[in-house]
Amino acid sequence: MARQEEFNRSEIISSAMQVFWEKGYNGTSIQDLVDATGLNRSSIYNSFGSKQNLYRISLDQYADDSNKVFQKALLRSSGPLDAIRNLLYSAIAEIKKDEQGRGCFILNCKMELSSHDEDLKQWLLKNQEKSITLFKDLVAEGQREGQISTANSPETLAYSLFNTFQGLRMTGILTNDPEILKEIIENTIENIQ
Amino acid sequence: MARQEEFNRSEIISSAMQVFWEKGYNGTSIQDLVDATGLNRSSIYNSFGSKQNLYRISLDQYADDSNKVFQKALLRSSGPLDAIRNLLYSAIAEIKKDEQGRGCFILNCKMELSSHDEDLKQWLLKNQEKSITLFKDLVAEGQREGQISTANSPETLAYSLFNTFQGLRMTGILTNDPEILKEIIENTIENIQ
DNA sequence: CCTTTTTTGGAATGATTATTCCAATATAAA
DNA sequence: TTTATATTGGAATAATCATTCCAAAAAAGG
Repeated sequence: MARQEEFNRSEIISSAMQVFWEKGYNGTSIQDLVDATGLNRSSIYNSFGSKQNLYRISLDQYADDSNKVFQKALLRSSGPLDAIRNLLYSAIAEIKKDEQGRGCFILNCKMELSSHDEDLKQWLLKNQEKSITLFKDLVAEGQREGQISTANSPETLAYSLFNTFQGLRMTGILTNDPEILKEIIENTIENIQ
Repeated sequence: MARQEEFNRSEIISSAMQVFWEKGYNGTSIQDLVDATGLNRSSIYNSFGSKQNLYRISLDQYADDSNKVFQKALLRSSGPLDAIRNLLYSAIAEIKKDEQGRGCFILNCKMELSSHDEDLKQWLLKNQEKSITLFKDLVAEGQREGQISTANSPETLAYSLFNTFQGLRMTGILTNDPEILKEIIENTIENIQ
């Protein structure tokens, strides 16, 4: 039968993701992807179809990686309020790792492409809804347990938390001082109690 | 003496700004700028030097326009707390106007170019510092007047407000429902009182 | 009107863009 | 080892990229 792919697919996607993340979709050329992955031009097209498709696959992998980070944050939490705190703190950890100041790949995609690519827009909307639902469920549980104030609806607080989270990823691009970011988070946590 | 420019300079910059804002720096070609401005290729280079320079000039004009919006918001305010509310609400107004979902040009610039262009990074830092200082001064005055809680320092609250503001511009790209955005703002205002 | 200076129009530049093609190579099963 | 299929390398494609060049046109002051 046929010859097998010689490369590790997820490693290649990871390399491509780094480039797209750093340079954006329009700032990335196929040559950049050839250089970063070590793959031949033909192999990229043969295995991934197009630049657009490889971008989309890279975005999926980034989202998967992010979800793993969030899941870990949830696992080490002692309750819903602590879970919300840990989720926000996981953003600081990501910002610390991001020495170049590339920001969040998903937010970068939102800014660059959501108004031009309807499929990506729908993907981003679904991704956003998942995050908000996660916050909403945590808030609702925290309210039931009496940890979180019931002055506002779970939905309102969920949107506020989501808004703060996105803000952190933006603020973290030029403000890498973790102390300032921590104060923003602690202030947010105080406000929902 | 010499012949004069035939076009209205700020109108041309405005047209260029719209294109850069919509498509980003890397997504915009000189041909796009020729089409949008109606200027000849030579005239663009003759009058603005380079694509990079025209982008920077467009960004300056966007910042000026934004500052005018903020100044208007401040002028119609009855005090520091109301001023903060009006500043945040001015974001909703901008989001409403932005039917295409292009977001904020300055934030787009931050995501696309701050890690690649040191000059732009410094420009963005200065712009950010101005915003934070504005919030800080308003908070400090609000605390003096007793409108704003002194549980947190003016700096912490300023960063939190700035963070919320940036978050709103991000959230507003896919969430154009003003009611949700209003709730985020009202929640923020409650929290600093 | 003539001179000086600048802006124009439009073609030309050479580099880079995404994508395709094809022959050569590699591999797994028969 | 032969056969069948897939992956490669590298050149070729045609379009588009940012920028430059130059001659023609325009305008303001003398």
